Amino acid sequence: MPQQRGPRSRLTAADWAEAALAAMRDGGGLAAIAIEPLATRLRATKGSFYWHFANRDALIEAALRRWEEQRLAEVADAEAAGTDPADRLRALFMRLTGNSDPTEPALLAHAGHPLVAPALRRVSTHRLDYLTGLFVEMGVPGDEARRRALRTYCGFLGRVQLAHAVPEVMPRGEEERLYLESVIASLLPG
Amino acid sequence: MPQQRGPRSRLTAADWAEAALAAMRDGGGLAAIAIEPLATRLRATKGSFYWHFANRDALIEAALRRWEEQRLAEVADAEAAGTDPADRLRALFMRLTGNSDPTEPALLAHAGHPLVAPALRRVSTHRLDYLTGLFVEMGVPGDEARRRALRTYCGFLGRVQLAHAVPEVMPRGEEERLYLESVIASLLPG
DNA sequence: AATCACCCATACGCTACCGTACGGTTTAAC
DNA sequence: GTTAAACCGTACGGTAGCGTATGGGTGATT
Repeated sequence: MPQQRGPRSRLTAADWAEAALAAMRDGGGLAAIAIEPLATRLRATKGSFYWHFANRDALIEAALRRWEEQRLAEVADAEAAGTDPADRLRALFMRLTGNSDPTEPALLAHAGHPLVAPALRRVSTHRLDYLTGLFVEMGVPGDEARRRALRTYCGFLGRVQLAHAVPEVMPRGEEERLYLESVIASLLPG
Repeated sequence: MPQQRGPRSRLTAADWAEAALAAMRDGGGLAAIAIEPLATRLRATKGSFYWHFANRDALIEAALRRWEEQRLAEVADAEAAGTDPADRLRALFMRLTGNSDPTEPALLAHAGHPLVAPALRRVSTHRLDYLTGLFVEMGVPGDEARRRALRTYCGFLGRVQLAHAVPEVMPRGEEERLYLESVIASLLPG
């Protein structure tokens, strides 16, 4: 039977990891990382998978590593959005709450999972540290900066969750702009 | 074979629904609502379950109804915590963020589920409406009260998520008190 | 004490998925 | 062209859970 696949007829481990991440984005959370459905999606079979990975956990690990790198890059991206700390705060706010990717809510629900927990911890602390630094740059003293970073990050997380769970209560259009301004204003010093 | 069960030797639909909720609390999310494991836990068999329920979805529905009622009662409970709106705000804050029940994060991760979505929507809007009313009581005008309620509730949700995912970053002891005060202060008018 | 509705256990088939065994095919190197 | 490694397909066994069929037990009612 001839190969009937895309440009590259052979798959790499990265292809599988990316497909696993895509499956999580399409819903179902960790349970969406299932080898046989993924194989179908990739027009391949388990024979391919078990060549590149030892088992399902190894795939989850690879997908989470990929996810973590993307989240760290997201922060670095927001960092390059300007010199004014307030601008960079807005930029990070938009990056984190602007998408409707259900992956992060799904991972948060599996915070107890031995493979998920470390990834979640590293991403969260990285964001918190960056936010803390932002407030320090604004002249806020260290302890208060940390508190403010926590408040900010909880606001981010909650916004993502609420937009994901009950999108119809989120403000739209002009009201959304007003709301965002009130959020930012409640965080900035002064 | 003689019956070897607790005080009541027969189970009710409510027993199954409660066991389903307990299973979610113990982790695993919706997937933890599985008939055969629950039957083992209840020292019964599927024969009992399929007498009381048509199928697994019916059990999920019953468990979610139960969960929803508990969450509404939670708000009513906080409402009775005092006459000062600020006190009631603190009370609700404590009720919602003080427990470490992973059920709500788990449900948020399944916001797309046809049975979960309506329950989540009703609970969220109920809390938001109550918060809005609190701020109105404090003298905040309607539009601003709604914005403030959204900010407040996102803060609640985010705090629950963060405490669940990376508990070690949450402040403890005296620092926790300082943090909570700064949160409340950022929400109250004036 | 007989009846009947209620409640439950046992046994079965079915589906989805994990992991393994093994043979076949493709690719690059020589 | 031959060879070896890389890669993949097919077939299989195993497990977990859903749902059904069916018979048996139990308790209230008469």
